[in-house]
Amino acid sequence: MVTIGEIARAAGVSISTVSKSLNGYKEISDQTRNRVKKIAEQMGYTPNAAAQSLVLKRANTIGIVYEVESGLKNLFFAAVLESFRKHIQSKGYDILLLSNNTESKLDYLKHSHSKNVDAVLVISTDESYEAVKKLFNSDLAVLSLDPKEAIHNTIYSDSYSAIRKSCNYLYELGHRKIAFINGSYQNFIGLERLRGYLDFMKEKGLEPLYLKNRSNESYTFHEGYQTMKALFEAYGLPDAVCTVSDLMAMGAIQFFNNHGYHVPKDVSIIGFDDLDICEITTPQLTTIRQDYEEIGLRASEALIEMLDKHIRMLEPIVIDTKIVVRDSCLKNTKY
Amino acid sequence: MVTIGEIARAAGVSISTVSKSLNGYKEISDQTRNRVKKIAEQMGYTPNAAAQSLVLKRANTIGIVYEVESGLKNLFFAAVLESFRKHIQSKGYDILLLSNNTESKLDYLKHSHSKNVDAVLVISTDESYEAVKKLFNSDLAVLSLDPKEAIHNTIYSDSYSAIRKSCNYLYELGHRKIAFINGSYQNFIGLERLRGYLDFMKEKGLEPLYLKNRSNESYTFHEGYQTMKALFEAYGLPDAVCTVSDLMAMGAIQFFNNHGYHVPKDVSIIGFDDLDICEITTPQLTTIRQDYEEIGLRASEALIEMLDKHIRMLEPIVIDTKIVVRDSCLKNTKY
DNA sequence: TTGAAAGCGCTAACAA
DNA sequence: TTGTTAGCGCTTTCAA
Repeated sequence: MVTIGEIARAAGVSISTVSKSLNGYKEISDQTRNRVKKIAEQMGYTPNAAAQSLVLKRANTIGIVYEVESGLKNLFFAAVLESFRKHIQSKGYDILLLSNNTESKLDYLKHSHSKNVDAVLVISTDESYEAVKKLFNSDLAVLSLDPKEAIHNTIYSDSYSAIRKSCNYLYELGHRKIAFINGSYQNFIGLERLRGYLDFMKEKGLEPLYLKNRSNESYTFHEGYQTMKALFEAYGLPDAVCTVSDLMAMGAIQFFNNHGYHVPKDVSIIGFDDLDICEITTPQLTTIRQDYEEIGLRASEALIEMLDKHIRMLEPIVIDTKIVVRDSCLKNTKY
Repeated sequence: MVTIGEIARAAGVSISTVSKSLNGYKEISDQTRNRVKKIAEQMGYTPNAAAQSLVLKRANTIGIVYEVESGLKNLFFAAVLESFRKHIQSKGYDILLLSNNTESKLDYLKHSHSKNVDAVLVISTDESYEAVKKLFNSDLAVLSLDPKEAIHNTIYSDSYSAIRKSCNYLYELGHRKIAFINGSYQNFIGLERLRGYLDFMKEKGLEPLYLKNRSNESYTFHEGYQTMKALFEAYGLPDAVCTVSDLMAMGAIQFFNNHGYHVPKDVSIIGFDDLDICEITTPQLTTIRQDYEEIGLRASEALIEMLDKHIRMLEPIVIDTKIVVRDSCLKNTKY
């Protein structure tokens, strides 16, 4: 590793002149600056991030926190994170994975401070919500993707309208017995989705078919299967099922397959997320698309804005969704 | 952020005594060390990683490099990375995502040096293989998951035997017309899988049904679909299809669905990877399981060993696979 | 326009 | 057993 000291010697100038040249200070003459820059280039100089970080008190690094069990294997998070990474890195920031399942080390704030992390993207929170709260109450720039409450510094898809869109699509296909596979009753997004469903059903004068007492926390295939089973036992065969995740929708489809019903002929099912795998199942899944690319982009912009403008409070950022029609919903011909 | 200087003042000792106490030097008396530790604890001390990194010339950080288009969305990488992260973090290392699509910044080595990264896990390499080669030729501890050549410092599933296992399973079910959906002809793993197939078919005196001139680089659903199409056009309906990825297997299934054939009744298909989604498709996919957990664990152990023992050269680490039987293969009743 | 020097927080060699 | 101090590579204030 070549240092600015060696460049200084090679160029016959002082260390501070090199530093200023490299950092584009205008007080250095063009001639000197260009010469220094060229020499640095030739010598293959790369700044020592630790040294910079030590004096500047920032590391141009964004921390990522997630606590969902599946971790990186969660397709929704992976999609958002991939977009976020692309955009934030193009602005010169690196990404540090902060999550740790290690016993005592659940203190994200300490970890972030220790590593001089500038900002943190909280992808999902579970048990240790306290540790995340400490992040929010700190001096760090923080943004959360999956808030437990509708607080500031959050970014998410407009779930309420999304579910209404979803239900309305089924409604317009002629379905009336529309069951709902719910998500979490413990966090904001999950409750928003429920609210969307209940409001829609009420407005149309339809009876809501859902499970009041079953909160689903992981949005998995298995949860979808079990919830569909319970719904079926409670209400019989619906015309259509509105769900809060693609995997849950696929679980529901599996349930119907196993019980002699055909999707979409006997029952229509709509997902939520638009994961890549929607196209590889049979039937291909009609679903609500979350705009991962946009979420990642806006998250990166928001964090950078907070950093640049030294603000720490941000209104919630709400991203629009759209319906993606594939093969899992059909016109109702029963009535 | 409290510093060791403040602790020193609070404890009435010198800075170096604090440093040595905190780092467990035995030359400090138990009494002093414990007192210092307790005070540090009370004051909420966390070491400044940048300062440590600057003097120690390492950052307890492992860099991750990947260049595959899908990035984190690649289910295989996500699974390995999640396991790797878990294990490496339990040893006190952090993970820094080094990949960048930014124009000039493809120099992983410089980036690693700049960030004082101790070791690098190369998850996949594409175009910029040169940049990766520079990593291998550097002083860093490097391990690659998806080597282009069978070189040192690599870790991968035993693909040759895996495919033989796979073919043999189909063979023992009575299938003889066994087609092969190949992967890359440009890298080691892909060629190993082909070799496994060809050797097996030769030993059994069967005609290999595969595409000599079609190298598949991305192992996607779409590639699987297209390859199956070409195979079908070249050889007609096979008894069974051996594939090199679950997604390709699903692409093949889709192809058969679209052309009026039923999997597994008309044709058996076996995947490779054992992604989570194998269980959510219909039929559930019989496949070869790559032991992600083990790969991540062994990768972390290998890297740490290289760091601790100051070695940089490691024999290839080969991980065993096993077959996971689900519903996509059936006994052949044709003959 | 350039340079000298202090200092960021820490480790470790050396001195006491 | 503890303390003093140099120095890691860099930025930035202040002086020249």
